[in-house]
Amino acid sequence: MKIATWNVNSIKARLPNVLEWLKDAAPDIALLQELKTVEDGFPFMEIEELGYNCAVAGQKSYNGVAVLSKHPLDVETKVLPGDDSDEQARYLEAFTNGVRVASIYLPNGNPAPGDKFDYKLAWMGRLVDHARELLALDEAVVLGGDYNVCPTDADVCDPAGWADDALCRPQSRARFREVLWLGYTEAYRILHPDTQRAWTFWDYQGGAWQNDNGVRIDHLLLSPHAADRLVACKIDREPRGKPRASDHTPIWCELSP
DNA sequence: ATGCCCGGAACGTCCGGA
Repeated sequence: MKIATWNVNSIKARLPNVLEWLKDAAPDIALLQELKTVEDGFPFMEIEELGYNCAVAGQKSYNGVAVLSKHPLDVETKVLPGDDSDEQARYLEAFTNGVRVASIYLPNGNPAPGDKFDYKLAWMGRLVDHARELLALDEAVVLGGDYNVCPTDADVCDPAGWADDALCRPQSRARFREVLWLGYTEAYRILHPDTQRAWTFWDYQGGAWQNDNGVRIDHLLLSPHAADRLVACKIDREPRGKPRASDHTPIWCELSP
């Protein structure tokens, strides 16, 4: 079973790229972020024609996440618990093919310090609490998405230049590690501990893609039952090099049956 | 150099992204 995550940076602008990728990569489950549309604007028909069931948490202009699955799909929740006043569409949790999955679009948090950074850290605190509750279910869980966190300096092209960025701040990294310490495994690093320059995001600006100046911020976090089944994890650079590309590229993991 | 590039909303440029 192949589970992929991709921040598409607008599902409408990216639809041809997404359809091509779904055909080529053929993930069983795809977690999408930054749809930038309400649910009514989501291209259900085109994606369902490729054999996917779709669950969407939308929002006008910003955020928005989805779970696609070739298997029957049950939505568990479209909000991250812990703050009833939070109206940003950044979390969708579903159950499909025996796995609980969440599509996560964690707040960017810049500029830091500031209100947005406070919101990021609070959101991460809620994620830690919820991730802990999910472990108690004793299920295979995959929490995947755009975490907007570079876990270590090995995940940044220019650690000194990014040191004060919300993606690299010690508080962001500490809360990311809190999830790991609960018992989750980060799929890419556990299989590729020494691989360098394994980016998932390259800025549109400054020739970042051409110069391979990126960061690794899209992650798949696995509960113990899921981690026991992990056989592969790969960053697929191909979509980033295509015309009208998202600034992120997909990453996927393979779980044994 | 919070700009360089994008997408959305909207029709002016500004906001948000990371």
